[in-house]
Amino acid sequence: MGYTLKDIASLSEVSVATVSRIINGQPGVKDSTRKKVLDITRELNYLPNAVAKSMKTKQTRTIGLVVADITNPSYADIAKTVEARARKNNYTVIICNTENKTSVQIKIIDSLRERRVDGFIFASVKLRDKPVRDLLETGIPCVFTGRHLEGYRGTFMGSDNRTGVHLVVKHLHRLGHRKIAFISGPREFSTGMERLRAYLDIAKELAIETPPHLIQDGGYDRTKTSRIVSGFLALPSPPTAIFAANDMMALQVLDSILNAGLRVPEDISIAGYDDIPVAAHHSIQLTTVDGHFSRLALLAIENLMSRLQGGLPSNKPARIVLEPHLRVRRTTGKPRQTAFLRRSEDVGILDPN
Amino acid sequence: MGYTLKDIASLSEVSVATVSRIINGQPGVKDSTRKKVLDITRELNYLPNAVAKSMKTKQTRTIGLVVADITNPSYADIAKTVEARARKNNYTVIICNTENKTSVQIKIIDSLRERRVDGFIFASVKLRDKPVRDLLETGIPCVFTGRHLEGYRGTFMGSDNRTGVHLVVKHLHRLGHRKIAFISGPREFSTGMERLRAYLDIAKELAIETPPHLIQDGGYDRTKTSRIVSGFLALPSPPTAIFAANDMMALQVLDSILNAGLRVPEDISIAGYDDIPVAAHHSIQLTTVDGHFSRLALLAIENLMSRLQGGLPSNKPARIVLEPHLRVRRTTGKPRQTAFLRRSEDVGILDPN
DNA sequence: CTGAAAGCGCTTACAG
DNA sequence: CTGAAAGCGCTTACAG
Repeated sequence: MGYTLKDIASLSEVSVATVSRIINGQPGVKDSTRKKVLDITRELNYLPNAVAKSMKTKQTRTIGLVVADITNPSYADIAKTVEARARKNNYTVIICNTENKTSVQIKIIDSLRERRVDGFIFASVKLRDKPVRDLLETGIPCVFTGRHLEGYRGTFMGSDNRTGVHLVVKHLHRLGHRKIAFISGPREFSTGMERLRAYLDIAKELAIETPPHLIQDGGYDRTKTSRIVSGFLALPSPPTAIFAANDMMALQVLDSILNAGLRVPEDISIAGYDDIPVAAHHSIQLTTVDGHFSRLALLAIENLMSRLQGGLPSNKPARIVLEPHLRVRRTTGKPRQTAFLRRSEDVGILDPN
Repeated sequence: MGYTLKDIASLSEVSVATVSRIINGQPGVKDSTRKKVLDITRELNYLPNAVAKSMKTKQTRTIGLVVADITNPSYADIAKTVEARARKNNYTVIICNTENKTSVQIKIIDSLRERRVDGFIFASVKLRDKPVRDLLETGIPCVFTGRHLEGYRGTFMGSDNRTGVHLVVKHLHRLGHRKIAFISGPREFSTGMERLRAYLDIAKELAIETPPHLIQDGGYDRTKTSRIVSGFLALPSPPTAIFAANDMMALQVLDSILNAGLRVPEDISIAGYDDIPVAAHHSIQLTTVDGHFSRLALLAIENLMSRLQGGLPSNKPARIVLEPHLRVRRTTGKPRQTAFLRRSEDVGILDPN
């Protein structure tokens, strides 16, 4: 099934070398020959075999995009941006989900290297990621977006987590909150680590107390987050605001709070981080920080493309850090003055009364 | 960069043929030879060149997954399921977004065929999809999930749109609604077509009027949907319920209705179709129909895997249609008895008062 | 149990 | 302007 250069060559009565040149649009071929060959190519609906081509040229025009979980809207955004931009240069992208597990990440990297992808984009490295560091050593072009390796090794496109967290906490502080719980991400991720540190620093600066029981690791995980929220609510003196280190957790916080029969933001304020699309939905209106995922993804793929096309030297790593923006919406407000009552009845968010 | 079989062979002092057998775990090799070669393989951290292997074996262990838009949660779910299942058999998946444009779909198919993918899963074919029909002709294994080709050509895994729509309309009818607007998907998709037809049929059966101005094509598009909703609200006698043919549109309907200062479901009931994850969120609680995306995706990839592994004959097309389930949540309720007033002030959803 | 050799479908110096 | 030939890194009959 499928014709080969050889078929085209014999039908056109020229050599495969000539056909190859014509297919690849190289100059230095007589017009009449070109036309004849092209006609036959079209007639046969010839599709070159990219596998054979890769064999010779040592490039597959394929890149690997490694994310934690494509069903997370942030990663879906990245995937879309990367794929669209790559296609422009006739590159194809293989998307793999690590589920944040090193064991599956190792398999993914091996599988992608066996397939000889031309480069990698990692959206979910851990700070100390041995497999990835080893990969970097091999010299194959890699770009990290969102999260970086320890010591910012390699090329990185991210946003300033420190500033982002400060914006949120200052916003809550300005509203009057003094008891702000923080649900952090895993410390093994640069985002988790940096956002936690930034929280502790700004809290200190603003003289906000940070007792250990108000700072919990939600692991970017929804069920874990849900348990943490229950813990907060069971406290003799619960927080007046909860800041979750990403929007997926913040949405879970919102859900849990509402399910507990409390009002947002009247009883508790909630803030997230990332600004995933659904955060802006009228029924959600989550206060959060724009992490510029799509823009970063575009920068990442642009960088990779230039390196692969030889426009950029691959050896000196680039680094771009974007300024985050605070998106104040409706889940944050003034803190309640008195203790709230747990209600049995569900009460909706955004009730203005 | 990277070792080849030849390197391993000369270091182990055996032939490349023997090394190849060992790498591929074939029997009939002396244990001592096997051990020697395996040791060297590991020491060198040898990774076989899948491109060269594909060249010989005529399979790339790669499949193409064609969706309209990976940022749509339904497709992200599908992508995750397919990728995870494929990896089990050491297959890799290339995900491509068509944005429902035939022109980009053509490019995608060509690019994937050039790369010699072993099979395709299409999650977003149009009823008359010439490029896809042509592809089917070539005999390359294809599976369609969610949407099918005219005449159900090829192997299809879907859900029963007719039943799903009937469930929703009967639910609304039972609540007392007699003026139910319908925002359909594009008729060029089987889902769009079938859901529209089902709506018209069940409306007739229940003696619900279906004036043309209450039936609009939202094109599975959010801005279009938003305009349609404005149109509905401007009507002298607006509908008491709006049924959108998918959840993405339903979310937009919800957003628009709330932005207009109306309450859901007190002023207007809203229903969707698909049951995307966010539909169950406490702040959303969208009444919808479970289209079983993940289950269908799993069936699709299982089917493809068996065909590629030779377990299933590829020539006789399979067809599986799942029963949908109604998910009654909080966006549907009894119709209002009197005309509503347009309010300037936003009022939240789920306000129990 | 092992090896020599052909061949998968291309590209690319090299020669003419 | 065109062609013969080598070679990319594997697998797989075939022979021994």
